[in-house]
Amino acid sequence: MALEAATWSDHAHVVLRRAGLRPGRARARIIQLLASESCALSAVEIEDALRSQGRRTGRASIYRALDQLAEHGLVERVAVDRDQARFERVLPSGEHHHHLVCDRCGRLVAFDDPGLERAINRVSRRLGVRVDHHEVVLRGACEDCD
Amino acid sequence: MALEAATWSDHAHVVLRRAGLRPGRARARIIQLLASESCALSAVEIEDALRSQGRRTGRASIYRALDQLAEHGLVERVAVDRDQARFERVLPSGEHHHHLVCDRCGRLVAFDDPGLERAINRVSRRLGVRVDHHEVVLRGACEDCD
DNA sequence: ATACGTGCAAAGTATTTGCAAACGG
DNA sequence: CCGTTTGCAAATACTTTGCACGTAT
Repeated sequence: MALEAATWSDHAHVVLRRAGLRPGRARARIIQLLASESCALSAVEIEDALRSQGRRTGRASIYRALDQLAEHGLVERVAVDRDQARFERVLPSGEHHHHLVCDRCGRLVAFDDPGLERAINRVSRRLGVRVDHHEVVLRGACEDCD
Repeated sequence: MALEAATWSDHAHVVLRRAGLRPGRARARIIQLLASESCALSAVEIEDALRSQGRRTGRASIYRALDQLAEHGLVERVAVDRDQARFERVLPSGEHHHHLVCDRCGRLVAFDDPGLERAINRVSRRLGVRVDHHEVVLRGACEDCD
């Protein structure tokens, strides 16, 4: 229990430290920001959010940190936008959600569904492949726009 | 039956014509190519494939044609690559597949699964949203690499 | 004849890379 | 101290746009 109570940010710092990566200003800020945000942010949104906190941070450092986090399974790269990547934290508990993108207003709606997860597990077993990660994107009209 | 026997390319030409778009060289070549390819191609792969047939075609025209096809539901834009979009024909029958991307060799494996489709239908109903389109991407190791 | 499609080249945008300076162990 | 991270600027890669020309109706 004590271990599970660790926050995602602590977890992220520990994992990266163990991987031999050194802590730094930019990465710490990004981890802190992502920890507070449960849904997907783009690199530019992260840059803007940090700037509006008075913490100007190099774009390149943001991309580098996100790459490291993604490589270590700490953030998930979600492909909901056509032109840019979005990132969201991956909780150690394994719980996660998927996204509905509204074609009208562009809103991103998060949802989770155990039945969907089970269906995906069944598919991976049937295909006989090892699936490390999966992503489901629905496109349509959100409640407000329909 | 006679109607269903129409090929995807014929269908595509008809739909675009009805939308008031005029037929042209570039688009015809792209439709012909996509008709023969069942899995997702990138714009650059299309350009290269056409060039190797001796049919040099402007990159811009390729993107424009793909946009038109996508807008009319004739091709699907699949987001399996990090940096580029891929396109594949959408058969009038409505049957479609999803993709497994091998993280080792980069191979793209297509699969379909009725149980997964049912699970997605259930989710859309539960969420009370209209889902026009959905995409599932699995990432892991393909049979050869595992 | 006239408007739309095409192709080239230039512009635009997200992301990556090179390198000097700041920083952590 | 020494190697890593950072931040800026330049480079890259995919995609879009502007415009002159060809083509369908």
